[in-house]
Amino acid sequence: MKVPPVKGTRDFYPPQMAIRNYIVDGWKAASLRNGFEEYDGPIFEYLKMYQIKSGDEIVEQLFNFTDRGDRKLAIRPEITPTLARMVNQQINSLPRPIKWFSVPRLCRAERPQKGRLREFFQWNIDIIGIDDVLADAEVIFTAINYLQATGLTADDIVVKISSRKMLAAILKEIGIKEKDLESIYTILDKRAKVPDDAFEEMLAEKISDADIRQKVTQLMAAESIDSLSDIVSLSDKANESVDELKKLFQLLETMGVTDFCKFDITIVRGLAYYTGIVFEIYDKQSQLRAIGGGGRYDNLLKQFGGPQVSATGFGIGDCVLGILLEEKGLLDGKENNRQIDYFVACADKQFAKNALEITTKIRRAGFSASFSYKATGLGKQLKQASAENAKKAIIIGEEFEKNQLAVKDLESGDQTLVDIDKFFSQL
RNA sequence: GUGGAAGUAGCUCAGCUGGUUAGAGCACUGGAUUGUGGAUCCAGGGGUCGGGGGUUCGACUCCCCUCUUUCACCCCA
Repeated sequence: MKVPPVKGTRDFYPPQMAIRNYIVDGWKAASLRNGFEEYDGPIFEYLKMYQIKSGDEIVEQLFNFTDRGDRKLAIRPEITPTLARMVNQQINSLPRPIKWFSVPRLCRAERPQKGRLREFFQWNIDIIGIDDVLADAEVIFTAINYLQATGLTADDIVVKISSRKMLAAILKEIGIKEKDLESIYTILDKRAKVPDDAFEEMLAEKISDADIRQKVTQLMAAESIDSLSDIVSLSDKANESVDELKKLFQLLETMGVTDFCKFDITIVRGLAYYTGIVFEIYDKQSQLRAIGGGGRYDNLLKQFGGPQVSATGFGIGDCVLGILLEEKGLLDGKENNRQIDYFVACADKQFAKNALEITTKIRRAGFSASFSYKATGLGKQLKQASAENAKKAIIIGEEFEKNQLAVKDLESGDQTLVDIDKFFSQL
């Protein structure tokens, strides 16, 4: 009986696994470089954990099941709730700032499409306990720091940045009521993704006052932070968050990454819980493809039963990123990272036992070594050595009688005779 | 969940308006090569043509259903 792979999943054969590792290792290295510590949680949690943040409609978008103890559980579709739970549990004993990262394997029961599968990996970094845009800047820097390490440049990607706090203050200034903010955000989030008239239509459904609507449209067309005051007179509260955003850009300048960053008021993020700085990373070439995003969420820990603690973070999945890196040719050669130190070739069957002994000894000394299972000709064995990307081949044949090995450098082709004792003492 | 497109060897694909035993390149295995690799040449294995049903003397080809992939929506944590 042949069973197909499950819809929306991937099999990682060695070449794909090598690429996955390349990406994940890069994430981990960038995290550690920037002072983050790794954590992880279980791959399933109580279903209600995901309803706290996102409501009931989320249930059909995740894989859920009931265990034998009648517990309603779900495979994690994100790790932020787990992070909130873990941090809350030890909030009083964790040294601040809490700078943690994770590379969870996540599942979502969505319909698969390009850059979006039902099982994927996501890099998350979070800074908890620092109520300062410096933390937001550091998160953004860390993301860019990784992306640069892959070879991506400011010509390839852009980090679009805005502030929910600022947007809320200005919208209120314009005349939007506090209770309507949430639903307006959802519409504004689509500003760059839908045509002008469709946007106007959506807006009209929510805002009946034409003057207010016009102000909102003007606001969403603002090109720079400074031009905001031309559209509306800013309240003290709005000015405060404008200054905060400006400070963020100054910090990013000090960090040397302003080439990658751009103010973009249309960045709102669909998620309800963002409270301050928000940002999304886009591929410049293929217009408007978000490859990752994040922002400040100062109320989340409280929502999960903890104290009010400020937090800011960022997440990026492996699917879209992988496609982007592939398109840019930045994964070339990454699919084969196999490499062994020595390939032990046996030139004559009578030395088979000795060859196995030598192989074992090399392995015991901490080096990787391989050999052929079949007693084929030396040519075949060297061919195998090349195929396995061995650095050197050890040839065991008649010279073995004189306690010598032929050591061949497979890159240069140089070959030397070495005494066995000397070979091992120089390993 | 809604709509469009596609599915032939491990991969990329060819296969005429329905007609005999479904092909190529790459990959894989073996040989040329019993002490010297990456190249070259030769040979070989590998397909219920995604699956099921229907039309037909006859289906890879036409029709229906289904699965999977993919694109656009919904959603995006």
